[in-house]
Amino acid sequence: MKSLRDPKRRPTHPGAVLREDVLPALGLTQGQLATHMGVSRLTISELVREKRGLSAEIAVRLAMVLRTSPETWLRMQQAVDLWEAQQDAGKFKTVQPLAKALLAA
Amino acid sequence: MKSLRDPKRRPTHPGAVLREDVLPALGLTQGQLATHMGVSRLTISELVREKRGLSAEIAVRLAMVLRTSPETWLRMQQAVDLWEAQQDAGKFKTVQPLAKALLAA
DNA sequence: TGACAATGTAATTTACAGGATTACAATGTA
DNA sequence: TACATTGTAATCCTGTAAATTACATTGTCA
Repeated sequence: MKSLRDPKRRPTHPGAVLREDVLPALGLTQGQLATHMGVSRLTISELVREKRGLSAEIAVRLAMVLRTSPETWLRMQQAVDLWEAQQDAGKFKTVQPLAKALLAA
Repeated sequence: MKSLRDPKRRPTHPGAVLREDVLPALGLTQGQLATHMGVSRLTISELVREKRGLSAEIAVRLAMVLRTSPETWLRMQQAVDLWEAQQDAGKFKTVQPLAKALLAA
């Protein structure tokens, strides 16, 4: 079975947390949250459907509304971004790791 | 005086670390690093001059070359992004924090 | 001094992403 | 049935990463 920490597992998208935890717990609709945050309903909809990433600006607005830290949201997004980039690591054939001798210096 | 942890202080840009620490310590030119990473010299130049952010892909490539963790680089960039977004927080007049009563639930 | 390497810088192009707005379909519920 | 919510598509605007090319600047070294 796959652990939640399995490195092969795609990290949880912050939109999933909004969809499955935050909105239900607060009894808010996407539109209501959007209004509070001062963004369009589409922005929340696409976020919740994981069609886009969670930007730094959205992290700050979310944090203001929910009285949480923006770092929490950004960290989740960073994990996704990093995972995505590492999936493409196959394309990085051109990358030449430096000799250990150099790095030791 | 300003502490390095002063919240008003702009976080260190990852390009500054490349410029002031990594490149000198390894005795590498921007062009050499670019070649190892498989990116253009301009990409490194603008990064070092802090004219652009450090993307997730660059973080992975850097980590491969330097045998470090990509998280280190991404975390620095995230700090800058967050700081920038918070500087703009004045524009977020439209943001309505949720009532504590709601959040307590 | 002259040649070369490294770097800064500008211009251009391509590609992609976030965000707003508008409109319409689908769905669920009072 | 009427209404609210959400999904979805299309369009537009803006910003940014990255490549490429070209040229100017600077510093070092023979």
